[in-house]
Amino acid sequence: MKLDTRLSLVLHALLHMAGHGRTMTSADLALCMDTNPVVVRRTMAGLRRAGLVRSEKGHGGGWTLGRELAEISLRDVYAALGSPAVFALGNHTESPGCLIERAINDRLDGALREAEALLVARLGELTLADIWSGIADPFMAHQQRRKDHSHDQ
Amino acid sequence: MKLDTRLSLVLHALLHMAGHGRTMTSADLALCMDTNPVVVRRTMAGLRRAGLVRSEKGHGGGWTLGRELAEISLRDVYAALGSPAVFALGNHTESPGCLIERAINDRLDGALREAEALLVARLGELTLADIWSGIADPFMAHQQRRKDHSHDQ
DNA sequence: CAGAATCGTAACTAATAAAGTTACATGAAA
DNA sequence: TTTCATGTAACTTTATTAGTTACGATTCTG
Repeated sequence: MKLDTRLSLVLHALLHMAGHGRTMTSADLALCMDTNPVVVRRTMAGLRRAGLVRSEKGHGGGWTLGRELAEISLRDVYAALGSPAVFALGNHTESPGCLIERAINDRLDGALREAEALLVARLGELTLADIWSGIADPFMAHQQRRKDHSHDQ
Repeated sequence: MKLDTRLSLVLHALLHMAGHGRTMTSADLALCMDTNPVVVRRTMAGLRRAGLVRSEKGHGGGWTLGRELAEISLRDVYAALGSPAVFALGNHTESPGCLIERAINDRLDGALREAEALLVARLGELTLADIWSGIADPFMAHQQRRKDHSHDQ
């Protein structure tokens, strides 16, 4: 089944924005993420509505972070996307008349809800700053060199 | 995203088989489950290979349980289906060169693996007998009446 | 003010996988 | 030998994200 990769996509965007340090356009981000600027804008729309990022139109416009990395949990980002369905597994009939099917739905739903609760809790424990701090030193050095160079110009 | 309802479907089939007590054809099951006999056969194929059910061709053939309800956990059934993907959420790029994306994948994968492990563990704790015993008394009585009536004939 | 850069969004296409359907070969019983 | 079943291939349908095209609205620059 085809996966929903929007959470992965916007997390990638947010951390590239943090690494870049300045406004990035949808086209910049699309290049980093090997996708299309419209996909970036469409997917980031929820984050803008939630205040996690800001966007500016017009010449010199683009995307900036709306909060510190440490103040954005993965759960915040997931919620800003509209809390999309976590599971690919589901019930064959959602409100069945059959008592057998209802009993099955109840049990499966129970197990799925537990797993979803654990997942969302874990996402709530992780901030963008946690991920950022885990990124390997070589990359940090690379980013730093890029910043230094751009400041020279 | 469209859901994979095969687990729900075959659990429903197994418990109807248990309730019915005798061989049921794919057409019988398809009626119970409001689907197509070919969908039943296709989906049950994995359960046959795993020994959870048996099938007989030809006149008087059909499906029978291969084990006691108490000896079949939901995890067994899930595994017999080929352990289909649990999550609708996934990584945008599975093996990215970008260090940021790798860090994101690592974190997301970790959280998803934990949630999946919990789900599979819960499925392992539940047997078909557990679900069967939870089905409301009115239905049990209904099934019993049907059995008695068919024995009278 | 003209023009370029940029987002916002609608509308369409592509890709994917389960579900549903049709068709037919195989096998078993009456 | 006919009928009733399963087994399976192949095709259609459906739903959803991803990708693309197009264009309007906005904002900076010269």
